[in-house]
Amino acid sequence: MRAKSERKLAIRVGKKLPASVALHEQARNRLRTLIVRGQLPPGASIVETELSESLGISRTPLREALKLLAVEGLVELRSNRSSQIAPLRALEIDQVFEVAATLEGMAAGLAAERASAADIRRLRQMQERMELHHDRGERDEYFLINQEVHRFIVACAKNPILAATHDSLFARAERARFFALSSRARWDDSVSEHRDLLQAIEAHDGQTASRILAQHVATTGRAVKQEIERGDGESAASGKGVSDLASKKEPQSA
Amino acid sequence: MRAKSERKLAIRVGKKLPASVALHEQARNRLRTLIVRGQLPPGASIVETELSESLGISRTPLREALKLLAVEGLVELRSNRSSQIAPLRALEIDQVFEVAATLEGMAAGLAAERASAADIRRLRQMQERMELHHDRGERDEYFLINQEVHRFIVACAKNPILAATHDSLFARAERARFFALSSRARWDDSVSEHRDLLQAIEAHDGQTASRILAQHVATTGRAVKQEIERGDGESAASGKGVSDLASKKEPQSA
DNA sequence: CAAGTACATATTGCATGCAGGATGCAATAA
DNA sequence: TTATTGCATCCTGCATGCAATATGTACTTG
Repeated sequence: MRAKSERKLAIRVGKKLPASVALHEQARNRLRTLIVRGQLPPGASIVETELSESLGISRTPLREALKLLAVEGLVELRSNRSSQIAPLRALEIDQVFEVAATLEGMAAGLAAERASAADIRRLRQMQERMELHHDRGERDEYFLINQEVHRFIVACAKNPILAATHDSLFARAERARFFALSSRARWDDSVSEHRDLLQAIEAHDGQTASRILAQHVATTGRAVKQEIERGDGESAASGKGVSDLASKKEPQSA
Repeated sequence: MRAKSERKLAIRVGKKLPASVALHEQARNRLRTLIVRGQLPPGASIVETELSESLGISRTPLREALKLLAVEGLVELRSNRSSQIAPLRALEIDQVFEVAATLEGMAAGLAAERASAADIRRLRQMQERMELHHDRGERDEYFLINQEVHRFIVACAKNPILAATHDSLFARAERARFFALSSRARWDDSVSEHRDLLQAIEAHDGQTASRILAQHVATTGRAVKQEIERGDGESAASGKGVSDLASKKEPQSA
């Protein structure tokens, strides 16, 4: 009984108690990262037995994860055939950013109305960090915080359903951005747009905030699309299997 | 061998070759309908073994379907516990319609720009049918065509990703609408709003179309929310199982 | 020589079995 | 009587095995 109470204590002390995340959930998150970062390349075919083995799980939870990733548009299922990592199609990217621009525009508008003082403080901090990394030319760090900022603005709209909807699109958008190395000029503009956005939110000017962010995302989308269209043939690793990744899976940190 | 070629022939002759839709897909669609129409009541707990039996399939495809329905917000999964039909929460309904209003507003704006002449003809036909059913007081028929219209306008925006995003929300919105019997006054207004919308789209006036539809959806949302809040305790069949449905499942038409 | 066909293989889709975790109840102690 | 502990049951999560389907290849036939 001592052991039991100790366990309880540990639970209450523990941060949030991960309580052993389900395998299909782990697989989903892991695959999402791999796909977004291009380690599972667009167009690669997915053989369930291979992939499940390399992930160290059975096909059942993997299949559940794949179905969910298909909803996010990162995987394409073909009934009775191998599914594949979703190819990067310029047209689709266009469409994703078109919707994302609207959703983020909406979010910015609501955020300007609903963000708490603490929210705005945090946004300001993030903006400062972004500018810092921009000045130092640290692209990767900038990229990460930038992502956080977009997500956080959506969170400030205080509409979980909007957040969920946005999230689902965001992965696809991020993947596209990952494949498109944007120009320095676009980067500079981007930072400045974020500055204007923050100002509008601080002023609780929903209309302006909405317009700025929608524009910002649309512009980013156009830049990304152009980059993708340029190197389309190159990155479209059609037919390529997924097995090369498998070897990399062994030294897992978990 | 004769048998084989005969089978092939049958397939090629068939309309679109359903080619035996996957069970998890069938289950998903069937459950969605049942949930939206309230035959699987909000809050009802889902026991996989029971439900799979009553659907005549095994737990594996059912689980896949449930995970997908959870993404649509129609089912809530609780790890290691029975999942349940998502309860109808007034707050969530509010949020759903808030997002749907924005998305449909966007769609209407794009539709005004991108709809073909044939699209507009079809819209006009649908509008006429809606008005007919409205005049005759045929609620169910009106309800159905109304759904079609909303979907079709979104389709006219020619952005499949927008359509998919909208679809995912739409099921939830429809479920809420199903539980809320709106007033005659709201119905009248609704028809008139649709008329204005059609006019704006015919005039290729995106801004106006967008504004009208966003407003329309938002207003509908408010009406629905009020209705739900009124009868909240009543329809919230908490804890109720799902087995009562099971008996109804036997005489399936397939 | 071309085209269609039958077979072999590879891969998905589904069913089933088993183990782990959660819940509810009963029994015991305060 | 009430709170706590231990137990039994239920249900989920995962692994595995089997059947069905699609693809690729060799072969036959006109």
